[in-house]
Amino acid sequence: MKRTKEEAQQTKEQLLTSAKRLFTTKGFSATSITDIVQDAGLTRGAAYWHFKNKDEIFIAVVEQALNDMMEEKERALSETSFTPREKLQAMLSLPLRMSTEYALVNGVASLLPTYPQLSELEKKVQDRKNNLKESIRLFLEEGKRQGALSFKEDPETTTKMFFLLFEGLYFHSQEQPDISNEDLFHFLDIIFCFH
Amino acid sequence: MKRTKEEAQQTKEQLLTSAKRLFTTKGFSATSITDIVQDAGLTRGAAYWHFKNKDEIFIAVVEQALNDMMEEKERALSETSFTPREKLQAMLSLPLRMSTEYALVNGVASLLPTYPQLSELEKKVQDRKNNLKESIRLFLEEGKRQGALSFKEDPETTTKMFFLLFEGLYFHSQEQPDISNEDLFHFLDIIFCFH
Amino acid sequence: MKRTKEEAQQTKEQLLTSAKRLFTTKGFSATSITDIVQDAGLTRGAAYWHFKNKDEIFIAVVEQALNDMMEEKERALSETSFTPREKLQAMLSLPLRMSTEYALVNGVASLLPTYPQLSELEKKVQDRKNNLKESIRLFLEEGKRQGALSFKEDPETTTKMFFLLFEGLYFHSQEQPDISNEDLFHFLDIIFCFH
Amino acid sequence: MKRTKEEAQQTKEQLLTSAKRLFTTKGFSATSITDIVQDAGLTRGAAYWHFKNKDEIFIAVVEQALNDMMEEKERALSETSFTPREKLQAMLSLPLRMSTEYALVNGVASLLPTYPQLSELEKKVQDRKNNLKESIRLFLEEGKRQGALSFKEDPETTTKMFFLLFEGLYFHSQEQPDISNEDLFHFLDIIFCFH
DNA sequence: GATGAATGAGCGTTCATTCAT
DNA sequence: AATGAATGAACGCTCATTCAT
Repeated sequence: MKRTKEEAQQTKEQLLTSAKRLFTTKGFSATSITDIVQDAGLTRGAAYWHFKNKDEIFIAVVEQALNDMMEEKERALSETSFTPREKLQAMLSLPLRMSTEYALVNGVASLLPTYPQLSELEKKVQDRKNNLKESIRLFLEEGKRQGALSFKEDPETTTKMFFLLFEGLYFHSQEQPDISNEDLFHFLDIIFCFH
Repeated sequence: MKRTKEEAQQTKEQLLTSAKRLFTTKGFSATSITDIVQDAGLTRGAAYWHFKNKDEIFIAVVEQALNDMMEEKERALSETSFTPREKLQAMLSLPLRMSTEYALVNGVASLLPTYPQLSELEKKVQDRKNNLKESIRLFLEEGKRQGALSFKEDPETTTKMFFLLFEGLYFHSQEQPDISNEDLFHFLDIIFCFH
Repeated sequence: MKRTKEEAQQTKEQLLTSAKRLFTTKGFSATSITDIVQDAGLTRGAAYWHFKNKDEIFIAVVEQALNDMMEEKERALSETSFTPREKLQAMLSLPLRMSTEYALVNGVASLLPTYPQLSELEKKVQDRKNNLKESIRLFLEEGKRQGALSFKEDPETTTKMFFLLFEGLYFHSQEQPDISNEDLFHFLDIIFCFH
Repeated sequence: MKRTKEEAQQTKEQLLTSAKRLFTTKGFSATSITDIVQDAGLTRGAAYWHFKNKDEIFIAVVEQALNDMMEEKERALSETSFTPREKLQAMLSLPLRMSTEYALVNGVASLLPTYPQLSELEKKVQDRKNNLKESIRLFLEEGKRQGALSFKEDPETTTKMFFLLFEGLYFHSQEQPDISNEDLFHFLDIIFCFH
């Protein structure tokens, strides 16, 4: 039995780690509480001490992934030493660097509408997607205004294009994608003109 | 009770229709046989008369979707009255026109490795993806050799880019995507030069 | 489809043959109608044409076995060319010669009381056992009166002993028993004195 | 709800008691988990907490019966105050004293080969039978060498005869057998000569 | 005389959840 | 803070049975 606060925190994190891996690879309803606690070397009771129910575990896992993804995006866009081109490159490589998180969120996003009790989570996932899109749009407009980059279409449309590419990369998140970083960056250069 | 052969066939198709919708919206393991037969207005026994088990229902549903997707692709590429530009446009609009099928196959593809009994189906999904990629590559090479279209990168790389766009479109297949056909086709024109 | 009477009769016998083997080796409730008809190369419908339900198939199979056992016993006891010793020997070798029938009846007899719908069959099995015992008793008394055989105990007790041996042989009916006919007959000679 | 360890142990034993009775009277496949837990006044979940599956319940029940039978045999043969005649008598009365256990093991033994997953249990039943036979043979040889008993046939054959009688008694284990101890013991005296 | 389609009850099992300890 | 025992609902599946054809 774990008694101190740190040990309890550690238990909780073990649960989240196992839950994240299993939810990612097997999906929500194919992953049982027993699967999770066995993977973490704990008992069902421990899970119910730290979380109200299975939904809460899932929500915690997905929210953590969403936050991690958000943070990484912010870091890429606010890195002052980066040129605009490098910033876009950093964005495009996000799904590759955080493949687990992207796999989890995407694998689950399309099924969320069928779980009414997870509707709040669904909204958060949507928010994050919109936030990502908005960040890109702002970045592009700012870049254009400052004369740092140009593109053939208006910012709105180009944002969508970039986002489309972005989502295409999601699919490879489970396995190593069949595309190199160089290829991707070349592609960026076709769409955008960096000055 | 349905007794004649046609009625039996109709029963089977009702099952497949309900199964397709439920597997698409809820996923494999969250969809129960009871869900399917209730949706179809039948009994569990009927499902087990027409299919060996749940796996077989799922396999039948996915294979049908794969075949429909394949057929549509072939039709787009072999339409003789189309220019190369129109052929690529027809390809890009596939995920939008067949959103249900794409949603089903993609929603499920990433979880397939965890169901050993569905490994054959997994292989078929992979085959179909490779077949799609190969079709595009051949089309591009042929187009280049005949001088009908050109592109800045080599065919191999351009194929991957096009495929990436394609996969990006998958994600929107559940809901209406936030992108218009015109936008998409403009994008095509940026990547390729049609003569 | 079988049309003539003989073909129908043949179908019925195929069902009984398969049913007998399966009920013997797997028991009543572990044998399904499907098992039987598949073994016989027929369909469930055929079984329900010839028999009202599963119970009736079982009853038919057991009654046939009971009749065959009874007949063989009568033949052994009424064979005029046999000496009393040979008659007892023929009796003792019955379970060995009709191992299938004995296995079926014994394997099932002990469980019959728990199937209320088979109570009539249970009575028949009991009757047959009592009939066997009574036949032996009569035979022994007759033999004693005619001075053809004698034994150390009274006929009643000796009958029971003989019957006990007899039942002991039942157990081997599935596999070849670990005892030779010579051994058995020696044993008979110890219990009885033949003149 | 039972919570303490002793209460849990009690629950398990209630399950085993009910299972033993039902498996004995109805057989393996005609006894459902629901039958067992209802008889024990519990729920299906409780059964699955204490046992992995139905097979494991059955195995536990039969192994317990086998052990009890073995113990009783050892006790009869190792009782130093018994004369050889009394030891054989004690052996012969085993199936009568432990009728439930014998009914269970015998009722089930003949069907075991058809349950592949119970092959280990089958082996144990066979081992126990062989062990019983071997114990008797050793006992007879020792008795003969020490001059405490003699018999008309060689030890091997006499062992088989005794065992045959023994198995004959099995059949009566469900109902009170139609034979008295005195009759049996007389019979023993006919086969063996005690000094 | 026999088939094929369908039903519905029940089975073995899993699983989210509860709660006394 | 965590465990162990138990519940009850639901799941995938089998099976005896029915019945139109």
